[in-house]
Amino acid sequence: MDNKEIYLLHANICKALGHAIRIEIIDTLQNNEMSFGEILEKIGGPKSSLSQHLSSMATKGILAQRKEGLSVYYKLSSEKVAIACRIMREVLIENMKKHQNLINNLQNN
Amino acid sequence: MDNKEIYLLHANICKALGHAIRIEIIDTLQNNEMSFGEILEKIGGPKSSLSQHLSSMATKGILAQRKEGLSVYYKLSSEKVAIACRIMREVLIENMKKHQNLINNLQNN
DNA sequence: TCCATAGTTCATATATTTGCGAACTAATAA
DNA sequence: TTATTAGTTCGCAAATATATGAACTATGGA
Repeated sequence: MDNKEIYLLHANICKALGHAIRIEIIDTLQNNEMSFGEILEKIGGPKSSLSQHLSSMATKGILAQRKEGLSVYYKLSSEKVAIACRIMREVLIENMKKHQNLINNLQNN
Repeated sequence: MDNKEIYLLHANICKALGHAIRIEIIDTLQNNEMSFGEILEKIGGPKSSLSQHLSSMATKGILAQRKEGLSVYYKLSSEKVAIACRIMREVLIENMKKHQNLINNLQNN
């Protein structure tokens, strides 16, 4: 397998983190398995949109899907995704703090 | 700050990981500061494309940029991005292994 | 069987991202 | 000054991704 091809696959799985709804899904499923309906109730928005995000994440192997009666239950298939997600949030927070410091310095000088 | 707004910002910074070239940039800068030209030599492709990826990452606060003479040097502004990136690669590898196992099982039955 | 509920898929309009050559800018050298 | 080198920005076409209502499917009652 070519180097470039690995980068493509790697980027492709990382794209799962690149949308607010999908981040919220990861957050929501952090320690729970939840049905589609429960997730929808928590996150809101049109159901078709949520369904598509969930299924794209399942296709990438990030979520596991299980059907029981009328409900479909989703959970994270690995804790690692939630960890990576949390680390990126820390990066965000750090950057926001740096930004805030800049503003403070401007105001005090 | 609204919840939804945080998810938007969070997703936005995660988008930095969502492209093969940007993943390769993170990989390349893992332990080095490098000039634009050096990065270009390693990664290849048109320079305008590389420049745009680098600058979008710098704008998001993921890369730090420093100009010296004619050259512009880039480095990761936090080790955390490389860590998150590595964790996502592990998720990819694990998924590929599961997939491979499925294929093996099909062949042996 | 017929209906209701829970989700998925489809169709398609809109928005965002990417790709890349050409033009441009900044810094140094001749 | 003029030329050269190193990068950035612009312009715009092509490719991807997102949004969302309507139609559809599957399951479990009545």
